Amino acid sequence: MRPTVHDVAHAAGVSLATVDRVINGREGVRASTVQRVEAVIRQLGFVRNQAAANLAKGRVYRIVFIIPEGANTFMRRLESEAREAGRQMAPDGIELCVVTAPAFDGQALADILNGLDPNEIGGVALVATEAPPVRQALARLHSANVPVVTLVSDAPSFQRHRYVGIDNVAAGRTAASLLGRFLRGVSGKIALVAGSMLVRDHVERRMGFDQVIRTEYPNLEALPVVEGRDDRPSTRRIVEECLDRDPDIVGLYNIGAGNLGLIEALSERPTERRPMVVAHELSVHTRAALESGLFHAIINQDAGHEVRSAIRTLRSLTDQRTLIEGQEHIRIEVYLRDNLP
Amino acid sequence: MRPTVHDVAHAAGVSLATVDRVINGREGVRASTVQRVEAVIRQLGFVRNQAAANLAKGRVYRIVFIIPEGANTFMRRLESEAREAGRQMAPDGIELCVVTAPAFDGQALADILNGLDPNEIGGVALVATEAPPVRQALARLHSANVPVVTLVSDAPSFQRHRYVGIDNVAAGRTAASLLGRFLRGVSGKIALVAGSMLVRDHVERRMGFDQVIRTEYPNLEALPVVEGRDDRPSTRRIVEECLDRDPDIVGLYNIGAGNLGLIEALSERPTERRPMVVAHELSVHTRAALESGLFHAIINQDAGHEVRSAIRTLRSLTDQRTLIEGQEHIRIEVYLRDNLP
DNA sequence: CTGAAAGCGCTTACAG
DNA sequence: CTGAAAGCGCTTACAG
Repeated sequence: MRPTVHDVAHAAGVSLATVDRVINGREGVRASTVQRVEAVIRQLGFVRNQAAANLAKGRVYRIVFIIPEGANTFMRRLESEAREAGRQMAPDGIELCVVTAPAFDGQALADILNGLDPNEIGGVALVATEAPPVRQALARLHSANVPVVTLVSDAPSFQRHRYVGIDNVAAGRTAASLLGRFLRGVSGKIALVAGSMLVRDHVERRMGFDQVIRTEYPNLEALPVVEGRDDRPSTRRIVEECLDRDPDIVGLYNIGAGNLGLIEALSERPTERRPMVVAHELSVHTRAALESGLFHAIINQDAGHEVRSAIRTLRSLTDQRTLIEGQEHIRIEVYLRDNLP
Repeated sequence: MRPTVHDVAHAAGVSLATVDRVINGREGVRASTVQRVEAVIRQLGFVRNQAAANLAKGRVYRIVFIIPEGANTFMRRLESEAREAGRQMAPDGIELCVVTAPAFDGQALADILNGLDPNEIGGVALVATEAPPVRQALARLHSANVPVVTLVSDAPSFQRHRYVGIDNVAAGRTAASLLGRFLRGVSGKIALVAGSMLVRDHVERRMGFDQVIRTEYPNLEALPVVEGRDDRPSTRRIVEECLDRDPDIVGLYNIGAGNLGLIEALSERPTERRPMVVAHELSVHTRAALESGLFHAIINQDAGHEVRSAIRTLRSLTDQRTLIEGQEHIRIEVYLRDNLP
């Protein structure tokens, strides 16, 4: 059997309460006692039983997820994954509360954050909007010692404990390398479609993309970004305009959402006049586009993984549980038709 | 506060013991009582506190990992990830026991399996060797109700509860699509290097690779597999021979291990005479090869993920915990220089 | 600075 | 078929 606090207390000649104080690094124990207890812990190889600790603390760990509203497939996926994780985590005393906030609305997001009672919650995960009211709301939570992680889209200058998501510059570079390689020996232009160049992730992806195309693929020229506002009809329209205007387009990188509009625009063109396409996020639609040959690669981030990583990260900031770094790294996943999950 | 067994017992007018019997589906409760208790559980929204249950059961959940010995980088990675996970899981009452077995030695593996006492262990994860003694050993564990998962390399016809690893046919297809795309407009041959065609994963990858090259890339011809026994000097030698013999080689797919030998063989050739290379498994060496342009893509499976997935899967077979399927899917990861973790 | 005792929410013999 | 009581390994007021 594994040694328990009783064994440690007995061997060190102290009470349970003192062992508890030492284990949890609480104040009010003479230094010599601390050392004695710690020696015994090492000697016996004591490891705290987390189940018992949680039980005794009788704490339910409440985590709030705040996710943007709207038709964005990825955000809806994130939301359903959060609810699913909430169900799975319930037996472990973790209570997830998932709320949605108007997209791109800093004030609305800040209002939600300001409505949270720091004593009631153990952590917050949010898709950040980089706006001043959000900065202030996060500062308040920070000073109340509420752990916060940003999800998917970071706000590096705001107070948060960690960013859980992909490196978007690297994602853009990856898109460029794929298109560059797939267009070996071909000269022409590449169309770039984004939702809005006001959003950090889109800007960062664009940056990474340009870095690689400019320095490594002189045969290709990236056109200025056209913005489709991440919605279906406008994306469709701007892609059509773009392809009609410029017959030299041999590749297309969709930096943001709006894949449905893109698929519609591409479908109506004759096969031989379709560009090589790299887009983001796996969904039923992009998967079908990949399988039919309309898209050539998808760059994806795993929404379920992000949710679970956020939960583990937040919990580790309250429990003294250590994380396995490798488990928390969010991969830039590359999918071809052949390695679809 | 969440309802507890006490609340359920009170509301249903039964004792704690009866509630416990119903929750855990144990025998010996009148059907009408079961229904009454279940109704209350639903009504109150009772969810069992897993921490308390584990504590009361006082059970440490012992899992045995059996991993092949030898210099194979991936297997060593798997071993260290298992030990790391063991450390992280200890507070949750999971005790990992990691042992190594001579590689490709069915009898040795079977001996280890036969030495396990079914009453002492909660589950087994092993890299399977498809040999008759292993089949028998797994049958014995199966009839003793010990959950077993195969790791990395499956033995589909043996008794195991699940395979935790990638789909190797799909991995081979992915390699083919990458090389096919990267070699657009180029005609020539592709060298295939494996460890041994007696191992299931290598055979399956080869099969997937051929499927795609034959049907979609008439400009490319896959040469017969040469076997490098997954070691450095022989892989180096056969790659050198192969490239010297055939100046038409424009691509190379390393199906197995032995990447160090491959890197040596490639390094000594002039840049313009090097083929496009796709290989398996990320390591310090393959990462460097990718960064320097010697390799063009790496297909990887995440050893840490596999280990943790095996643990969750085994535990779910004992606890009645349900898995999130998406979390247990092992991805066929594609890395270019730009999306390295 | 230290300790005795109660309690967290389950499960487990044991008794009936 | 059902229940009363003890116990799992921690933590928490409270007393000293």
